[in-house]
Amino acid sequence: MQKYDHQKVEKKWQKTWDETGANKIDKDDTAKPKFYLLDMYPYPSGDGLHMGHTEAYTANDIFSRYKKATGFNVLHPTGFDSFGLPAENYAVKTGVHPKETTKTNSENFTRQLKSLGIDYDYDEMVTTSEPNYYKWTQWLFIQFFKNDLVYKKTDTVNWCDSCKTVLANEQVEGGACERCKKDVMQKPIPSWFFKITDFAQDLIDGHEKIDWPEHTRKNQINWIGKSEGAEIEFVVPRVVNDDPNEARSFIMGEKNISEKDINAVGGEIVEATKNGFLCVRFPKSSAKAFEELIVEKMEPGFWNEYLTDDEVVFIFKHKDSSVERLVLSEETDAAIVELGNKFNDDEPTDESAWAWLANNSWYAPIVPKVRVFTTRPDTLFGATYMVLSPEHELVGKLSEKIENKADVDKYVAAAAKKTDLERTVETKEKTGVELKGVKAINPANNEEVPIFIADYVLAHYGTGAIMAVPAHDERDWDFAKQFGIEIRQVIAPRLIQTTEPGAFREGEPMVFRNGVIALVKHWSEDKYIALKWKEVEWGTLLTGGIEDDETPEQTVLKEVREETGFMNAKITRDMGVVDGMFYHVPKKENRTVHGHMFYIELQDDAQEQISDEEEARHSVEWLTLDELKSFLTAPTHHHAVEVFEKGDSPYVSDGNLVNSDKFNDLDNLEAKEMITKAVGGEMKTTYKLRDWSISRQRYWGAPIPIVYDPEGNPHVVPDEHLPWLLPEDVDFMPTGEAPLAQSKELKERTEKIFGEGWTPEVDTMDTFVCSSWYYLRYPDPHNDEEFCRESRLKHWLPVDLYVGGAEHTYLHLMYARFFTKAMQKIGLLDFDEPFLKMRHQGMVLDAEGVKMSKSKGNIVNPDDMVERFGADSVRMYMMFAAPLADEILWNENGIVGVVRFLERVWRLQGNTVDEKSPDAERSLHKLIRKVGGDIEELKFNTAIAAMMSFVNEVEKSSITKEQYATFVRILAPFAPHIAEELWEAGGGEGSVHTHPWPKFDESLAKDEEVTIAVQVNGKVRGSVVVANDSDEATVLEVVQGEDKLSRWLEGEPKKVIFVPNRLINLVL
RNA sequence: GCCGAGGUGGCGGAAUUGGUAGACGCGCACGACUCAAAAUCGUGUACUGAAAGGUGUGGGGGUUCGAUUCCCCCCCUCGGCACCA
Repeated sequence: MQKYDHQKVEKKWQKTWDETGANKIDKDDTAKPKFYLLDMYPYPSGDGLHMGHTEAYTANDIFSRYKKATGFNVLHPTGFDSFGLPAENYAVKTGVHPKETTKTNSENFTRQLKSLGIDYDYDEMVTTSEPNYYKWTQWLFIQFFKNDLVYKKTDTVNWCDSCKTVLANEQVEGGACERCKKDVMQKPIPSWFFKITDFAQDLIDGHEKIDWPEHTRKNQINWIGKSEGAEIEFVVPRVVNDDPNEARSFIMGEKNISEKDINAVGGEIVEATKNGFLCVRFPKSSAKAFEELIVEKMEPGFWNEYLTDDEVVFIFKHKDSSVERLVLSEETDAAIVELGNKFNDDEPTDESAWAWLANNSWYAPIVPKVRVFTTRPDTLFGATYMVLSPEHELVGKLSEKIENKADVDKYVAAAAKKTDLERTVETKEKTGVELKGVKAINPANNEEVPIFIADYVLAHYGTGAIMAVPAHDERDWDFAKQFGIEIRQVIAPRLIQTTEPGAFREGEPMVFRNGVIALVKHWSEDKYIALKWKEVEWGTLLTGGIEDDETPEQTVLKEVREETGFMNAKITRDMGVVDGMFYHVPKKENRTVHGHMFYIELQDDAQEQISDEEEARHSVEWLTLDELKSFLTAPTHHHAVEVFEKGDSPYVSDGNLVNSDKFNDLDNLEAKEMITKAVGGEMKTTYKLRDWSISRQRYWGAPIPIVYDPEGNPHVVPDEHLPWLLPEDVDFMPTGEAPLAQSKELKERTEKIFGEGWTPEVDTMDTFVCSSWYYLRYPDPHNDEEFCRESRLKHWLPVDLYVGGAEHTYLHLMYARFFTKAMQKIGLLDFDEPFLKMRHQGMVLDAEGVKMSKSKGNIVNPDDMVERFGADSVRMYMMFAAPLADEILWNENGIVGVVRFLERVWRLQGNTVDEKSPDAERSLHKLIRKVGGDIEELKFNTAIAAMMSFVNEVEKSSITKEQYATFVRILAPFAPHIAEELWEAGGGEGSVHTHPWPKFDESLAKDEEVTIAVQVNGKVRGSVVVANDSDEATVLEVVQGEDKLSRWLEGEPKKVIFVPNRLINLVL
């Protein structure tokens, strides 16, 4: 017998497989069940295949070979994701055209893949940079265009100045470019977008019907970032101009109505502008007088009544002012329509009323408003300011009114220049500028609140504007502290006492009270007043009920004096309100107390005698904070101590509403919708996901099939001109301008086809567009008529199993799902999830667990490994070292284990016997079962361990030639070359890879005897060997007859637990 | 901070409806073969203890006849996201 020479064996069979077309697939063979197994196709880089590819492709190769052996027609294809920056950058450096680089590298990859024995049909590969592929990428773009799924807009987009191109949101990692790791800037650039946000909900919901790793699923859902809340409008009354009199006279001068007149009926001018607005506010009580004034002094005009509880706001608009219909609250809108229709001869509809107002009236209503998005409409009463993102359109529109325009402009400019990294990651310190001279009206309480711009508010999320509630939001809190803005608590934590005495009693009468809770500090020591109650086992802080005519401050000072006699107390800190629900034992009733918490410092020891009544209720003790914690009974009192220790901080959880007018005492969750409705807002769902910008100002990508007419309107390139070829007369040097703009050929081509003055789109598509649909091309990669013929599409798709790295969670995997959903919507597909089952392979790290990289010089080259150890050994070690999803530490000391194993398998062929041993036969059947089951679950490591055990065993006993041949068939998916060689040497027919997976016989796989663990009181004390499937009585008898166990078995067992073929547990 | 995955010998890892923890491999030790070495083969290898035994799956509690596995609290590591209102 020859020594095993992996190089010779592997070369021999790779050549044979190539020549015989061993991996050819008949895609129209529908007799067998189909299985579509997908690898993430590689980018053909100059570095060649890396170990991560090797692992994933090997895993799928094993799976593919196994599936074929069990009767499936398996589509297991590959190709090249060949458009992209590295080839272009290489071209910039060397002048070698990316086409050339791609060709060379692809050939190298193909050679490497073959050297690993991967079973692709190499004639059916897909290369995205070839016109016959990108023709269909362009065609799909056009279908999206025609179906309103793509649009162009100029927007601030992520710009990588190093790569000289736009990046999608998903291509930015922590504010840096995903490719080159340089900081990303925000820049306004015209760009084409795919409407991926239309599918945000579908992309979340779709996860319910696919089998994907949990973390990938969660990460995608988190990235989409759904949040439910409300949009609420804040009125921004325009304020008086620089020269208020001029403005006022403009509107009122000829109308014989003066500010004096207005003032006479108790009104005041809120706003009057040069461009035709007048806003007057007056108390409701004088509404009649005001109306008379208008009727008397003014010609017929129209106005908007902006109603609040106690006042009316009239807003007029001059007839010469251009007016737009504004989005108003339902009631206001209805009021205007009613008004409009009084003078409108047309059929009275909303639209006609508005139209009439706009066209005919001297005065029409208008109310400038800002919409904010919030998830906490329940806290609206606590909104003490609002913030616009620096990019918010209102900043420009208000600019005339802004008094500190220079500061504001400066801040806006600085924010625009900052990279995302600077704006977010580097510092969380809040910056901002108030828009002086303008105010917004909080619609809940009609209070004026200041407006700020600050870059902690993002232009792209929600409406780009927020209402800020510092008491209940950490960011707003920080900002308010910094700018000295009022922090108003509107949610009180709701604490229910559950411990006796005083545990809240369901069903007992409930009484509401306002009270104070005071933490009172000793005048010189670090101790605090604690009250020990005499009538009931209570330990409390100083408390008391607030009388109707008192403020909490008055109450608390009064209580200190009454209950303790201390005369000089000073309120040092107002710690807000907490709601406590408990049972008041002495009063025999449930109470909900709004406890206003104070921290009080005694100034000295001056003390007077307290009343006998107080004396009888409780005694006063001085405790440290720590002692208080075990002393206090009520959760609200613990809370007070906690708040004191923690210092000032926002309360962001749920509770009861306070300081919220008629909504007080409501559960905040219930109040969300009520408050939203009350102020005319609407419940709204928002997503973090943004539309996908696909324009790239680079050369090596699929040209966007768009041309512009002389007026600059975009038109799609008609199908007959596809593929819309990438021009070749282009200098690669990146300038920030698209390289295609230099192409004479492209320009001429466009004018020739479409006419003079027509110009081509010069941006290319993001390469992720190409990879978003490549799996749809594999069933029919050479088709020039369709992206894939329908019969094959229907037969093969969707993909049954997809294996690849986890790094594409937000990019490729999300985009591909979007493409599938979009194509289904258009009617090109009849399914909406491309990858039914998805698994990741782990990373391959060096022996020390460090990520491989060129700069560290620790890259392991698959070619070297294959040459030294053989493809079969490399494959097996990758699969054996760790579970597929885990990291592999590439340790050359470890690979010798599988090398030895294969050598032992090799030697075993010469040591077969003629007589079949029943033990070996049983082991073989168990092995068939085990390995098949493990492959189905992608547990290759344990499958290999089982094969090793089997070989260990039969080396000691014996194996027949026939059994050996069966074993070779089991080994074949893992080590295809050596298996083929051994199969041939054993006289096997044809290729081992064409033979079906061996069948196992359950009865032959069954052990005759089993070892049963013997436990006494749950501890293992020994084991016995009994016949398979013995019953409890039999096993018990054997156990009791076992000398070694007798020392543990004194007395009759009280209980026996018996698990057939597993264990027996005797409880004594 | 949030989301996710983990924590088992010297190392990679195995063990799931809760049922003998450490399969398989690496390494290591000893032995066989050899003049010697390599290769190969054999035996052993969680800790502790002379032994009987005891302890042991990040730490602490709980459920159970029995917990690596289920429940509660905490610690640590890795991956991802992060001013998302």
